[in-house]
Amino acid sequence: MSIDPTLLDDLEWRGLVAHSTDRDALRAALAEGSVRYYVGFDPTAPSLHMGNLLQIVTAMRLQRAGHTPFVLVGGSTGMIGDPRDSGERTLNTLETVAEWVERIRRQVEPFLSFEGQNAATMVNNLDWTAGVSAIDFLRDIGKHFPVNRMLARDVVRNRLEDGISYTEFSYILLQSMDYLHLHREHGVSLQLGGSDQWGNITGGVELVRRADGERVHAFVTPLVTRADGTKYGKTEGGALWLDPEMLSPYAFYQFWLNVEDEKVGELLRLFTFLDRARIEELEAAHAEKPFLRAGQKALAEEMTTLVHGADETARIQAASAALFGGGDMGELSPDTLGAALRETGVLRVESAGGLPSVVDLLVETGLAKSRGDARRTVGEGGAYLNNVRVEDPDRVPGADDLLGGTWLVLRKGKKSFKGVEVV
RNA sequence: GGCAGAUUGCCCGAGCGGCCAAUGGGAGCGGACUGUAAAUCCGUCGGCUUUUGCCUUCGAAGGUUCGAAUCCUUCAUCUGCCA
Repeated sequence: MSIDPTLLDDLEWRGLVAHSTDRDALRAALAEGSVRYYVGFDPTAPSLHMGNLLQIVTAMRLQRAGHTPFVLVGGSTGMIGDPRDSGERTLNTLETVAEWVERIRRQVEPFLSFEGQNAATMVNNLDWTAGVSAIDFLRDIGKHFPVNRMLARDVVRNRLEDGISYTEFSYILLQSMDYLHLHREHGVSLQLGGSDQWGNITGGVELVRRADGERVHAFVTPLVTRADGTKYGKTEGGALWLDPEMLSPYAFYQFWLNVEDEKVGELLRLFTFLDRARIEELEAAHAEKPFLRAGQKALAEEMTTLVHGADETARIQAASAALFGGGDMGELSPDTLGAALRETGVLRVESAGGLPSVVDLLVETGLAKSRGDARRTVGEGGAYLNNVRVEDPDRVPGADDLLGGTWLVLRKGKKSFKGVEVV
């Protein structure tokens, strides 16, 4: 496989390199041949999310440019947990970690190629840490870590006031040991990650230098934030999960479609595989007619296709067009409507014995979290049945409300839809 | 081990015997304006009812009192100071 010499320029243009070890050295290494690189994911949840996705697409770019990926799933590091500002983590049980390791491994696999000259390799750091004795660990790894330097790290310093356990304090040693191991066993010489990992990653770079006298490379992608600087990736109730069980593909698509104008160009560059010309074209179109949201549409389509596939994306686009078309719901064919609603989630109710009231339906579909909340929503004018505002919370839909004889379209606010299928 | 202080709703933080479901800010939710954007403004923001009603909440368990988030006891956790 030939090496793409423009890789680093492209990464930098996209804004994917927030920090790196010596750029000239990195550039030289990437030009020389297929670099073996690694990116790690800790099983801190049953699914990866938007932040991890940035590492995934970056890893994909490197592989497409001819370099050789090693994907590390943190079977051991996930048992420890890296320190974060919000405070000490609660340790997950070993069974939980093991299960999440497996789920994440399966989740990452489709994004990389495991065939060809630069085939990807999946590794689990539990394989080389489980058997290390405490004495060996302290002598071989710990000796290379000056505590004064460890204390100076931002995460640690921020935690000194509130307290940090020795467990989390030691996390950097484990992750650094991974780099050393992969370097020794597989010739890995580049690590990438998120910018919050920079400290842990440089720890590994230094360990390789101190232990083996070898120079290895690293770079990290930026932290993606909203236009106002706050954390991204939060949708209703949770993170932007990649697992369709945890976040429906429809909601995933809607997230990207609703990205702020100011962030569209940045996100297109960071996350999509669209080329520079195409992205600049979209940015120009967006600048001229922002209300058409050409950038958001492209972004949502690219990301949803990447994560959930082209077929699912097409269905979601059709559903979005139907639901947000603003027209009379009765104009839609029952098939189209049913297909659209199935993307948003459907509640099936029996018609025998009469239908539930609008308040009950709001609760049962999950649009409202309690009956009080549902009543409040109706009172605030935020409840709609078949795109018509509902005034009376106790209103009970009748037979003539059923679209195509079976469907009710329940909406809360501007963009939360649920279908009700009456059988 | 001793002394002192802390623990409040999703988060941060007031309250320090009744007027407390509990001030304020943030997040969330709804409305208006728009473009299924941002900003702004308004409303809302424990549960059940739908109302000048009831229930469950202020680290946990007991107690004092007509009445406690507010006082007392014990326990747990955290922080600081002294050993």
